[in-house]
Amino acid sequence: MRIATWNVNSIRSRIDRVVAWLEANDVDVLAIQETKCREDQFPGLELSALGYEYVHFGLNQWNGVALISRVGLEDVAMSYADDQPHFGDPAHLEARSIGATCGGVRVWSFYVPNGRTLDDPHYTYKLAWLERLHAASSQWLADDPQAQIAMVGDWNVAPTDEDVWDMSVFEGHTHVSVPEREAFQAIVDAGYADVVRPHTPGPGVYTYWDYQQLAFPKKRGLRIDFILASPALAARVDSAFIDREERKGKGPSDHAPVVIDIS
DNA sequence: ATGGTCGTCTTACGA
Repeated sequence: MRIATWNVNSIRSRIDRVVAWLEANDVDVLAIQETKCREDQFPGLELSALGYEYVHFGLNQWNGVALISRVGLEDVAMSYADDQPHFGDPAHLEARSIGATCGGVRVWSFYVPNGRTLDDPHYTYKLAWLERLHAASSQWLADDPQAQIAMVGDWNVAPTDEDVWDMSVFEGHTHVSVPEREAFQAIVDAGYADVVRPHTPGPGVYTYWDYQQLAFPKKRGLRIDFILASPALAARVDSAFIDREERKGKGPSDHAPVVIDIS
């Protein structure tokens, strides 16, 4: 079974690419982030025509997450916990999590808050969001140590210096701060392994390149999109890759798809 | 060719 994650940066502007990529890559489950649309705007017909089911959580032009599956889509949840942190004025549950059971695997599509700057309320929100996810996902494994769980998406954290094209440029910025890295590592330490990195060793291996300043051809990227797997699922991972070819051509997302194959 | 931001509720803001 093949599971993938991809921040598409607007599903409406990227639907032709998504359809072509699904067809070309024999994908069973695709987790999407940044759909940037409401339910009624989601281009579901194109996906149904390919034989996929889908679930989407989108409130407006911001955020938005979806799961697309051809191996079933059951027990859908729009938040990872009842107390997933809220944000905004008035504070509300943002469209940043969607989970479903697909082919026996509990798959979560996450769009972790960006943080913006280290002194922004959005940064505090980001840390709380990750800390609460750590608590919730730890409990899932406590409840069932054999659980098949994939937590995938845009984590907006570069866990190691190798995941950043030039650390000096990111001094004092989000994505690389110690609290963010500790929050990410806590989830790994709880038992959720990065199952892509062993198959795609760095340095210079990224999943995101800014649209500006020719970042992609200059190889100035970040590794911030991850597939974290519970122990029982991690044991089934045969291979993985980052499809950086998808960052090329006319009208790409600024993120590349990340893919695993499990037995 | 991969080539000097992009996407949205677009002249402002988030990423």
